[in-house]
Amino acid sequence: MTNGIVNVNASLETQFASLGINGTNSAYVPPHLRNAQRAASSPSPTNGSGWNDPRASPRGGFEPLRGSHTDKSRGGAFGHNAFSSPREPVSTNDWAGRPSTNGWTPREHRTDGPRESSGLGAWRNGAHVVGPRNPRLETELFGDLTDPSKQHTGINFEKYDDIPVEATGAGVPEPVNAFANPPLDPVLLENITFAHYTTPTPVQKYSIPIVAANRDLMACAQTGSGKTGGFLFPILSAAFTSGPRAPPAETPHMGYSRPRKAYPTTLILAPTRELVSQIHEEARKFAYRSWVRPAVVYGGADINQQLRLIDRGCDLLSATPGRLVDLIERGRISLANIRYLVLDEADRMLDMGFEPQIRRIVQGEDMPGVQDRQTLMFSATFPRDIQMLARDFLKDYIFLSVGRVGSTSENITQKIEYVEDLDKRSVLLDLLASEAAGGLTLVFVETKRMADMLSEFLMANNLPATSIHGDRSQREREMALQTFRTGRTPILVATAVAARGLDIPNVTHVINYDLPSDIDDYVHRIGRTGRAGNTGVSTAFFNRGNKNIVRDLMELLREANQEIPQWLDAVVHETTFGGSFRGRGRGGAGAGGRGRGGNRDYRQSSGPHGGGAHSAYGGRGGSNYGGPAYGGYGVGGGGTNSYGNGGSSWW
DNA sequence: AAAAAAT
Repeated sequence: MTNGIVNVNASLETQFASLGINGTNSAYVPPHLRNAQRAASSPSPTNGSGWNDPRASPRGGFEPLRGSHTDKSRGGAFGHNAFSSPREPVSTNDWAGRPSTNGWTPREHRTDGPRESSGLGAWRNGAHVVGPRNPRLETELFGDLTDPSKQHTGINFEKYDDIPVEATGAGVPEPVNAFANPPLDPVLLENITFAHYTTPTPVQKYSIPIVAANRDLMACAQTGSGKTGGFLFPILSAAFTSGPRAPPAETPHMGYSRPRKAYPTTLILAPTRELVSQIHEEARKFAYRSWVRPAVVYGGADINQQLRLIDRGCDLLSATPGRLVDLIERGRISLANIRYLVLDEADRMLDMGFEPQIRRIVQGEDMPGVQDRQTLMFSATFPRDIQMLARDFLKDYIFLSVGRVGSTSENITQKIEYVEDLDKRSVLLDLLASEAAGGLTLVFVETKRMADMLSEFLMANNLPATSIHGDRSQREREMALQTFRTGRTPILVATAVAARGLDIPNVTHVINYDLPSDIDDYVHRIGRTGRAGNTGVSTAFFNRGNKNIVRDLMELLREANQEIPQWLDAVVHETTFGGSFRGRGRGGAGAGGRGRGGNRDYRQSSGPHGGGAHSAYGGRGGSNYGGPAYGGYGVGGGGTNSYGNGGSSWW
């Protein structure tokens, strides 16, 4: 047992605190505000008027920001913004005929404490006025080298050069090889430098010029490939350079009760609250000192607080679908001004039944049509339903296929242990006892119930554990994530909610206490470790209940040059020749099959769009990874040969 | 089969 007893106690306290047991409940603070509140007087970057109306700026809504001295001399952290300055009430109506904001002072503007630079930029007289630097905000956004929980994991760039990328479609632009101007805006480049990013990842090399060329994009890429930057960089860059777009004229409306409506120009949809929150944090980084105000909305958190933040600026909005629909219904958000639409983890969103809401948001509200916006879709896989979505949401898109990250990189050592269900607990205890101190261990289970039971079991055994799953309150979820990140509870028991997308530094061990039945889930889960060039270990408990994943798992282990236990070979053999043949329903995918629909540009085989394939990967042609051509996914849509249940098999 | 997500 290498974890000190002190640590254990601290974590138990935390655990109780998160359950509200010791009565120290404080007001709910959403994750994107925590740091801001901790640094009591540091203004949130979503402060400021942020309303992206160019008409407002020339009227004096913004003051130029040339440097911190200028800013300070203007009198206060928000002196640049006459709109919101308590000292300079403005009587003019702001845009869209809203009642004057005269006298209205947002709370944070009153409590700003010491005067310092806001870190907020503005758009004024057709030019981007870069905000002054704010050291405190910089530490918050870009990390403090002494605090590992705040450091961005960064990306293991060397490894990334090995990842094959293929871009297909008409007129694929040349990939870029560096963060440079052009095509990226200098302000963005500065933020990229602050974030210690040095080289674009393969996704970014392609997505940056593609988006800069105003093209739509369908990218098959998994989390960890740098795709968040892949869409944020080019979108923010274009925003910085071209400035805000005037929101559509609204019918003037008298009366004071009329709520403000936000007109974001970029909308990013993602499946889970934590993921949306994480994207927002990235957006805050890269929007630093610019005129762009990122905002975030998701369920489970106080809607009024989110509304207040939206009021202070909502140019780039990250959202989960449900809460967004809610806000649209309340008339607080309009999509009429959308220029960029991003669907992240699109396959996941469909899995989770979001399709009706997504279609409503994209097609049933006031969002500009497919020709009048730029749409980027990201998905780990490209099954039929995603192809349909792509067909409906994208125009003449470029298809980008990025190889697996988690599995192909060999910095994750994957172990498979044969453990019967009844033995799992004790094996887990042994495993945790032999854990090196300092690292974080993520334990995946299949059910919420199991997550609760297991974390309680671990705590009962004096292990600093907590859990995250969809039946816990949002507050508890965020608390769990926070105590995990900071190492106060270095063991996190999680359901699928944490499998994808979450970027948690210092996860040294991923344990698949229960194996998922889907190999892509497995890849995502183990991908929580071995990031940032660190090595990671993953251990999976396998028993006869996991036969459904065994073939794909074998294939994956081989692909990643991992040791394969002999007994596993035997299981594969048994399931292949012993039991009933498991039809794979994938058009005869052989070794090399990518499962789950693969990630090929299906248009190539039959569509009229075909264009030259572009491969970033010298040695290999396009066909070396990705699924085989799968017959059932034709463009015409006649075949119902979807993957998954072709074979009716449960052993 | 389970999980996730608006209240």
